[in-house]
Amino acid sequence: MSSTKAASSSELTVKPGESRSSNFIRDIFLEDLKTRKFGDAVIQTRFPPEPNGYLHIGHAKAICLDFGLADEFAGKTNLRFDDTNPEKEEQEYVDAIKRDVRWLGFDWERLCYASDYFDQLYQWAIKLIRDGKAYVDDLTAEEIRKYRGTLTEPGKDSPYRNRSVEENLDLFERMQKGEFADGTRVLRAKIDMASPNLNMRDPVMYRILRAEHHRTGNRWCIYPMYDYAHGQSDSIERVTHSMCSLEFADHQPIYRWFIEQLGIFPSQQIEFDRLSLTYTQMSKRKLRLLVEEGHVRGWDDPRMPTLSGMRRLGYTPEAIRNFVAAVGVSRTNGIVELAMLEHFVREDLNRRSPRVMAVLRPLRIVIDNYPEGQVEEVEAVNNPEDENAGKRKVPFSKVLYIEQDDFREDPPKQYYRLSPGREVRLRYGYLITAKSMVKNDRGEVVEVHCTYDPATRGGNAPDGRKVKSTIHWVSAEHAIDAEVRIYDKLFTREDPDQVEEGQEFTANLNPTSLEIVARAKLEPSLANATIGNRYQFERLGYFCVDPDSKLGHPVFNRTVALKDTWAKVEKKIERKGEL
RNA sequence: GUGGGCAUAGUUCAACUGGCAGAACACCGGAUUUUGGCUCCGGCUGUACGGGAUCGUACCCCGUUGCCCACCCCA
Repeated sequence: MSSTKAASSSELTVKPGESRSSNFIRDIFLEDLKTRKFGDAVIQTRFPPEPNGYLHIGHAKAICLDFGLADEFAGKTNLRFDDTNPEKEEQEYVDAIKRDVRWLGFDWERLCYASDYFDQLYQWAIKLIRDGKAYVDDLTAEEIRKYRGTLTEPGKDSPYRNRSVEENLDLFERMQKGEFADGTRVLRAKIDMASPNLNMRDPVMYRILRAEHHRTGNRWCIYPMYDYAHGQSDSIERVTHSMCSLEFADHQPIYRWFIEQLGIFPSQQIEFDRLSLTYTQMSKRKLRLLVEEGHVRGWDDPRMPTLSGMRRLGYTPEAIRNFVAAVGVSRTNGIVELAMLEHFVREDLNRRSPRVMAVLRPLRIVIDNYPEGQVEEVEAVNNPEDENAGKRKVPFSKVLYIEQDDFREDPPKQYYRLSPGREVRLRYGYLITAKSMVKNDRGEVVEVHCTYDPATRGGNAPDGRKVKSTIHWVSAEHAIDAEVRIYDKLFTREDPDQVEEGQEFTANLNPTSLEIVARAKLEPSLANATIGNRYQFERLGYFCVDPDSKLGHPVFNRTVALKDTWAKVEKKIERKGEL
């Protein structure tokens, strides 16, 4: 597979395992393969989430890299749960993560858990103690912190640093047996308390922690730390290239140190930049807080940047993969514009979504010269992007609904839609002209009376006259009601964490991130819509059927709006008006 | 202040490793259009700064500046 293949229109979608532009990780793979760094071994990677929350769009980048890049080189990828901290981890998250990885379009070679290696890790710890490279420390957490020194001052040796091998062996065994209280002792690697890299100042390898582990139950009361577990887990799985995010770069020396001391398979750590998106919060801790404090309805709330949230919103795995491929990978800390993600969502949805007419905010239209009681079936194209999608019939009658936005009593200059005296086209229907209005007590237009030109059935005038606008509609008597949830950005600021002194990031929550339209009017063909179905509501956006839908009460989510040139023009007009 | 990482259009990435700085998104303009969608065409702005070596540098050398990460018994 060419590493620099350009995107052609027939290959818009990035398959799992395909990538678009060159990147530094691929270069490393190429080089390592060329120099046979790992001998005959194929590329082996792993995606190593901690099961303490749901996967989000940031993880999608890691997944596409771990699985995609390996695929590209005919390599293999394991899904490994980094479950070394039982206090935070749960089976629920394990299940959700597996579901989300599969949904994104990937499958793992092996399903692994760091906890699978607890015995091996324990044996290796004993070896390190025997070799004089690890010791049991009785210092408290507080004391360890003090002894560690600071960024500028070297640390001090713990008074327990030079215990005998025998004593360490004995103490560590007793730690494991549960003879000591939580937090009273740790096992540390004996490296260098003066290292300029704080991670090398005798990192803690094991802590005593009595917590039920979601897999090993109460078998253990000591648990390995990330730094001791991760590299060895990679090595056990013979991972050749272990990709992780940039903040672990400072951990690479420990990663290598353990592997070297143990003399085991030399997995190689490669760091890359995390994905950041404007207007979105990617911190797991803060996402959890949004769920727990009820700012959203759950991890799969369509406003969440989680994969389950995006799935429910209507994003497709293809769109996400294409997006990730387009974003690329580097070692720079940047922030990708949300607009880019939305572009790839629209691009994918445009190709696959059947078009349908739906009116969100209905305005009643009465066609005065249309025969009372008459119903015609007009023919509508299902998807102009896909000839095979075919056509459908849509009922047309005397009383219709159009979008409130599509009528203006007093239209601004560049407004082409319906207004008194103006003729527009009802899509696939007739040309109509607005004649008069009915207003309510508040002076709002509640009904518009029009006339239609019977010669324009289908939307074309025999005399060739043109109209500037085509608007969508539904027949009032045939329309079905639906709840439509209009989602918008969860945060009002590009950087949700940018807050005034004393404020929380929740201060930037968008108060109108969810707007519920209780009784939208849909064309009757939507009666068959089932959960998960996606549509383009013509001129409005892409929508999908939410799992909350009940028989007779369909619920649609707006996945993303269509680009709205008119909205821009209108804004410009307003700005001019202010001047 | 210490160590590490990074710096190329508004944004995210490319640039065959020293040979005319490109793409996508965004933005602006136009064409087309029975979706103010899609598509098509065009435009826009750039190698952080200062030196040096070289016929020639985004790429090499020296220096400066800026940003990110690290001082959990979290991962």
